[in-house]
Amino acid sequence: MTARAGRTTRRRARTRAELLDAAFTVFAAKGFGRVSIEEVCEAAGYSRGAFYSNFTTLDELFFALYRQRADLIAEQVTAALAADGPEPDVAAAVHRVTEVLLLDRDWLLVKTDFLVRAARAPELARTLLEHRARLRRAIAVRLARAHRHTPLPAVLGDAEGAAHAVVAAYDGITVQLLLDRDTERARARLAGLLTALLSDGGGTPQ
Amino acid sequence: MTARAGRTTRRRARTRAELLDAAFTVFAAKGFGRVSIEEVCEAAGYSRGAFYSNFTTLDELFFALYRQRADLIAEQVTAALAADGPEPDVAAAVHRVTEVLLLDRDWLLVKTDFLVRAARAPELARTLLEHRARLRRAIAVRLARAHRHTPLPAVLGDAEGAAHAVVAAYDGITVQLLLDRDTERARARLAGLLTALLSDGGGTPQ
DNA sequence: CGTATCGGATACGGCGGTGTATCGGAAGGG
DNA sequence: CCCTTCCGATACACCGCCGTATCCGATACG
Repeated sequence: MTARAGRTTRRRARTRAELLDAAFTVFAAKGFGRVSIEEVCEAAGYSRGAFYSNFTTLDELFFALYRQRADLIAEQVTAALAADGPEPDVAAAVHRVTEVLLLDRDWLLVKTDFLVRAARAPELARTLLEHRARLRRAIAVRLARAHRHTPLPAVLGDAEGAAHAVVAAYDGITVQLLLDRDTERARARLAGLLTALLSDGGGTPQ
Repeated sequence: MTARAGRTTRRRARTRAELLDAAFTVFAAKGFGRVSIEEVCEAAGYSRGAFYSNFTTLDELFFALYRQRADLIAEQVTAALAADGPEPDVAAAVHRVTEVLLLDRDWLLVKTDFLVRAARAPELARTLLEHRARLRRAIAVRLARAHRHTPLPAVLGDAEGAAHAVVAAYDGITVQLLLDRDTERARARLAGLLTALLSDGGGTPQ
């Protein structure tokens, strides 16, 4: 299965990557539920033999794809957060992060497909929940730092609770964005939501 | 197609309804993408002939199913909102509404499936957006009434904007709920979110 | 109560996708 | 430079499901 101890790696790794890339495109375009192994192979320019040599099932490929892209996004978010110094400009940080999180519609689509699958597969759900927990912790740390002296709204609980709220806001905004495809509005709404949530009332819009 | 002017209705209506009910169960259990026409028919206790006599495609059935259940839920929400008089107890209203909106996991699953499809089908997206707009307007009216004297946070804009925020909160909470299946937490978090959003922070603004 | 129409069951041909077994060419090691 | 190992292409058998055409029992209406 995954226990490959052989020696050749160059060619194999390449085709595997190309299969994953093609899968990303095809999945985003048609949705996981409507994609066949053949389609992925054709899009990648390989035959089904290549697929079965690298994966055992379409689910497995989908999972691998999700991990790959999720890690990629996580890196980009981290980078975006680290871009300004320890002195945090919240508005700017939100702007840069949404740049990563809301701009790639294809990723939103694939991510949602994955959510739908995970909602019915406890295995996947666990993995996804861990991913989300890690992300949430990062946000919580960040929040705690930014609000060291201006405390968060009490209703949200501690920093972890506030992070939960931030993630929920992001998820909620995503849903509307998937339907109306208006990225700019989504960003504005997300910014508004976060401000309303974290700045403890009215605060300062722009 | 839908232009049926014939005379017999009793039997037909019954089987149609049973097909829809069975479809709901099957879709919720396996996800739309993994369900065949045959499965639905088998679950309903009919043969494929019955299906093709009532629908032309699985998509059509899915759409009909969505409309049916969405309208049902809408009614229930309306009822829950109307349950208390014009003097609004917000907390109680939220409680009753979440009862309807968060407790039926099967419906959440089917709804999310529909979202995923709508995200790739502009036709469906339009319909779904209209549904959501109607819901939002109802919320906005309600919000305007409840906050006649204690204004909403300015960042959210007018009542319509605040309603957008409420829907986003609901959608966001739903995502987490789909994964961790913890309804009580979801309700608590939603309540917290809504309070944080609408009650204009713990303290008075400025 | 008869009868015309309707609705769902059954039967059939066909297609698309799956998974496997086999083969020939590529890639790395000695 | 050979040659062993590996990887992906090709060929094949198979199955599930689809959509249609046909038929018989049910149902409303006079």
